[in-house]
Amino acid sequence: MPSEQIENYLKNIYKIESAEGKVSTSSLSERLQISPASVTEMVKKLASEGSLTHTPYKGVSLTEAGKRAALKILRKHRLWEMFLVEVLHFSWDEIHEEAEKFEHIMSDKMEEKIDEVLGFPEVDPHGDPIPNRNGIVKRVRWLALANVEEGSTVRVVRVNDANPELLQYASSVGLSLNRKIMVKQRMKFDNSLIVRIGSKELTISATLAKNIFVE
Amino acid sequence: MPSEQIENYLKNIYKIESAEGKVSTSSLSERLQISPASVTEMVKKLASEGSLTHTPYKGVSLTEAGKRAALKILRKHRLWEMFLVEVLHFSWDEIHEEAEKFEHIMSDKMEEKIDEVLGFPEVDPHGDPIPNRNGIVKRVRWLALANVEEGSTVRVVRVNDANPELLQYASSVGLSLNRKIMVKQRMKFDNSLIVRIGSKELTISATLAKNIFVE
DNA sequence: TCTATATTTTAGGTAGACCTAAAGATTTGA
DNA sequence: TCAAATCTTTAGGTCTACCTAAAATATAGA
Repeated sequence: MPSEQIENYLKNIYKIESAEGKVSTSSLSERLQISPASVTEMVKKLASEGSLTHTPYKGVSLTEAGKRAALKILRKHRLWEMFLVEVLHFSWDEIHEEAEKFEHIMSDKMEEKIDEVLGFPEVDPHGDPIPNRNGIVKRVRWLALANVEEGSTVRVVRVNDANPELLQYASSVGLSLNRKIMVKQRMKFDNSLIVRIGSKELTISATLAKNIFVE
Repeated sequence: MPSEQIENYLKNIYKIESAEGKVSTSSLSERLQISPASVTEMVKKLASEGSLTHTPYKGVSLTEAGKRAALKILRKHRLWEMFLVEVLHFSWDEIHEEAEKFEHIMSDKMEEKIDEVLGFPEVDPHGDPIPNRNGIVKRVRWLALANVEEGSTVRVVRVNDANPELLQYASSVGLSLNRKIMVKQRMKFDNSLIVRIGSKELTISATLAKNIFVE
């Protein structure tokens, strides 16, 4: 039975691996806010348990078993986020932190019950895909709003959930899932965008635009 | 911020205090399945933190602060049990264990949300009272079915949740909350009872009858 | 009352996950 | 290409909550 911390390591290794390909001690240390020395130690332990392979000074890579465990946690996290929004009426920006704790104590039975109550959702409230019970994730290639061409109309399919303030701001200006956005103009000097959402027109900073994904 | 284990100590001290008056090291050790030596150690720590008073070789007693913390956990536990039954459709005998874990990570905000979704319930699915947000518990004097007089008709108001098998059996013979029971006869030789529930007649062992409470 | 039994505490030790400081690799750029 | 900067690992320690064995205290019954 993996400890709560071990689950966090595996989940974050999976996320870094997906996003950046290579997982270094320092990137894990940074993300988990744990000293590099402690990360090295834990990584050795996880390697000895067969959850990952570790080449000293090079980095780590999840084994099949490690990946399966990581996806299990990710599934629980995202199902629980969905549940918090749909059933308990939490707002978009409050759910990540709650789910961080809950993902570790949710039994498989509860995972199934929640999945059922929610009608087997495929994405969480931020648009991130929910792995199915066999650990299969629908890999989607999102397009960052920052890279959309002037003049096109797109639909929001995901908002990066790393920052609650960003989420709060996004929803306050109407940038919620499935919203249609028309990109009017990109300002050359700072890459901010002028967009139309519904009947309103507003400016979106380059930073925000990098965290909004569309189709 | 009290650790998960500290919360368990406080909760169980509260329960033993309510049921037996005096809380000894051995009763706590027994209930928590932790060695007496470890319990002594933890008790000293809790005393130094002001959650309880401890007289060596005599026993412990919660302070106001300790009692408040214990009731908070009890409230979360029972609200969550109710939620598991009402919203996630868990059965009677499955919920205690799930709630044991959840009580510790439930935020105050979630406590409020759940209370609301459930319509501010006063008792949990086993009939135990849910402390209100100020830590007030409705003290009820239950009557054990074992002590009911022959010939009387009573209503089930609580079933002891300590044993999942007992709960499972109780619900299988129709002994759920608010059920009417007519006590026909008490057998002298083993104190078992012959009762009528609805249209069925059955025998209830003395042990079971001690764990069913009626009005 | 006083000894045997039971309960509680003290002493000394373990395991997990963390830390800082220092040493050992690797990478980078002048 | 090689020294400086950066990244990673090793060494040695801490803290929490647990354990067993042994010592201290309390209680019960002859």
